[in-house]
Amino acid sequence: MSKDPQPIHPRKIEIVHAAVTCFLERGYHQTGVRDIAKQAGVSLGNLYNHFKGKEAVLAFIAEIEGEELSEFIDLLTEPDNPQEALERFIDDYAAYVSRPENALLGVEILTEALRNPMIAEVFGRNRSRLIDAVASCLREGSKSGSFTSYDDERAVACMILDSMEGHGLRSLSKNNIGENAMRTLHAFLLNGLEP
Amino acid sequence: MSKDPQPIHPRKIEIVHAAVTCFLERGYHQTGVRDIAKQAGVSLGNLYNHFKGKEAVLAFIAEIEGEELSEFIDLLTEPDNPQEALERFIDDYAAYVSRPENALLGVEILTEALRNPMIAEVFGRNRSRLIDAVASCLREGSKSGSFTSYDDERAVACMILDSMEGHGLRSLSKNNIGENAMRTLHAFLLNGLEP
Amino acid sequence: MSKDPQPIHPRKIEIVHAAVTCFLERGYHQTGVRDIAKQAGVSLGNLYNHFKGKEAVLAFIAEIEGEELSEFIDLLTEPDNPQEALERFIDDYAAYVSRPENALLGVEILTEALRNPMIAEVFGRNRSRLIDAVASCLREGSKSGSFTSYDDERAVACMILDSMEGHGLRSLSKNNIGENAMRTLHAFLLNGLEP
Amino acid sequence: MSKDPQPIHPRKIEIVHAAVTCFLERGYHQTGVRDIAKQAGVSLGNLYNHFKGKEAVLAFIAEIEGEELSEFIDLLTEPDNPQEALERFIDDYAAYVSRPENALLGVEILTEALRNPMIAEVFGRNRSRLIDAVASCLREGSKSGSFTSYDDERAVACMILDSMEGHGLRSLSKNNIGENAMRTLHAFLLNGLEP
DNA sequence: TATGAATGAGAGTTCATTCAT
DNA sequence: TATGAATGAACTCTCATTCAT
Repeated sequence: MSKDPQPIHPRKIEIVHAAVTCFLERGYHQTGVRDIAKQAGVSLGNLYNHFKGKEAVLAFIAEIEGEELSEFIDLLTEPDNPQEALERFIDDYAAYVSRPENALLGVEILTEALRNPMIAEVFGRNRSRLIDAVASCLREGSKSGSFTSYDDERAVACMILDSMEGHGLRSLSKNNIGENAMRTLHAFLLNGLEP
Repeated sequence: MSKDPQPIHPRKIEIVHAAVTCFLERGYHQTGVRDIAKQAGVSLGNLYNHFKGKEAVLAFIAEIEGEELSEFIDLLTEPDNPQEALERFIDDYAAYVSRPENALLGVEILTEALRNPMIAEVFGRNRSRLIDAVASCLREGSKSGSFTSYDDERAVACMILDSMEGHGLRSLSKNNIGENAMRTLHAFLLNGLEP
Repeated sequence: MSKDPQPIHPRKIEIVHAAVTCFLERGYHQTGVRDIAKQAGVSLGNLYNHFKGKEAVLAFIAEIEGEELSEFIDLLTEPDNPQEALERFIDDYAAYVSRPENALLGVEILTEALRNPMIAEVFGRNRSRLIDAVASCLREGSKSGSFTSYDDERAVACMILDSMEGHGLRSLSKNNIGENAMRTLHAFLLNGLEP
Repeated sequence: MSKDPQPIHPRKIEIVHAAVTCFLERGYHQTGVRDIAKQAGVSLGNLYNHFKGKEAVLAFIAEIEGEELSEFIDLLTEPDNPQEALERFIDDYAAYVSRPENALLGVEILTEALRNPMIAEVFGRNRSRLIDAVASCLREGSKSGSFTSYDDERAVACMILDSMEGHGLRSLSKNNIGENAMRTLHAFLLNGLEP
């Protein structure tokens, strides 16, 4: 429930930053622990003083990513105007997942979560929080008549997230989609929610 | 346009099957070339007689996956009834991506394509074909008045694919979504396309 | 004593040429049997129909190199004028070992002969023939008063050969020696032999 | 000019010794990195903590061989009596190259230098130093009237080195040359230099 | 003769992690 | 906390050679 009560050693943060840099550049599996240590300017042995192992570093990153979701979740929770809140969320989250580091790290964590329980645990927790927040906003909106009512709001929430994250991922490759793709996406989603 | 004129050596197919099995079980990077050879019942050296290397195996798998898309593309191309075609596609493609092997392999190939040019080339080609087919179907539908018209049909197409594939991926994890999630998805998409 | 009575299969010659090309380019150990077969445009299996193995190819090359020495040996054997013959030999052999293919192959065979008995046998036999020829010429020359007499003509012969071959080897690298180095060498050798 | 300021890890030296032993026994290409590690009593992974790779080990050996040349170079540099210095050098260097380990390693390094730039660099540097020293001694000697003057002292220097090293190489094989060959060589060289 | 699939040992190198200092 | 030497299994890939066709 409570966040880390004890302050985080600055070295640990440096290591995480280095790891993020490496994972973005080469990917999780292609990155060696040595690479991270070198990038962080830390000895190999000392890295293991701060993290139990390589996957603990990724788990920590996933944890941090989870914290970054809080602002989105706040936006969606108990909104005065669900439609306005959702539109704002779509714009903000689109901007978030369009930053390459977020898109890349996100897919890296997702794929690792598919087989690595330690990562799956953190990833699943974060994911649930976000889906719940969007779903609850949809429910609020449908109650107040702003949105069509759907049986399974979580499914719709997932779809919204998937499509935005998919967009973010696509913006990484050269076969880029038109600039106003996001606008179209936004319009489509609202259109689908219109009562 | 033309497929490989020379027949594919049966051993090559066995190796691919073995590789798929391994990649599904452990993931691409966690699978060793030895694992594939052993699974295929083939000597390590002989594997290299059939494939230039590990990534060539994955590229070949991606190629095969691409061929499997053809039936979907046929479905969407020059349809008599665009709406019917799209609905049919949504159902069929949903079933396709809900099979774990397709969902898992798909994300494996996608993530590898992010950094591996050889994989990116095959993956990008396949992806484009599918997006184009969906987008062209949307365009036909909007011309005939079945669908709302969108500026950027490819963006909508991507969204449709992303949301279905995201669903397929989610169905892998235990935190499963409700069974009728797919139905909700279907409804939402059609709702968004309704003129 | 007798040369190959049976004619050599033309394919065998092609393989040898290919092998020479490869050995020059990459060196004996860095060249694979596959490389040779590919270079020769011959199947891997068929190469083994013509040669017992990789080292048999090198041995055959060494044999051929040995045959090329015959003209030099003829030059030196029972000469009318030993001094003239030796000078002619020095010029001709200098030209021979200055051709990169001869210099490179020579050192390749020499080093392999250090540890490979099969190669050592061929190489040693060739070497002896040449040393003997030069030594006998020196002996003739000293008898007729053209040359100083040395206790050990074979040692002098070796020295003459070594210095010329060393020169050939050096001409391979960029740190090239002056163009008239060979002339200096020639002068020095004759000076050392002058009675 | 300055040697490694940081001390060399003793393990590194052990590895080099082991590598020398292996290279002498089997040759550079026939020796595996595992062989070196085993011979050194070091784990395979740890060898790579001390050397970037196999060729780095050979380069290091070449470097050490280069350092051993310093005493010869000192002998030849600014000598009070060039002739005496050269004669002393010929004797000492003959003894040096007649030790099997020096002869074998020398030719191993030479042949590797033919195609491996990393080795070529070290080898070429060492070689130049020695040639320059001999050539400068010859030049001094010719100025003081002890030696005949030659246009290209470096060419003569090369010849002297080649013939001695060739002698060393030959002393490895069973087809041994007479014991007093070296004496003959010495006499010949001085004879050729006599004014 | 000719083919190229098949073999499996072995190549050089990197891996995540531990441990003595 | 901090270091980097040490480990040995695992990595991808190549090797010379054989064999069924």
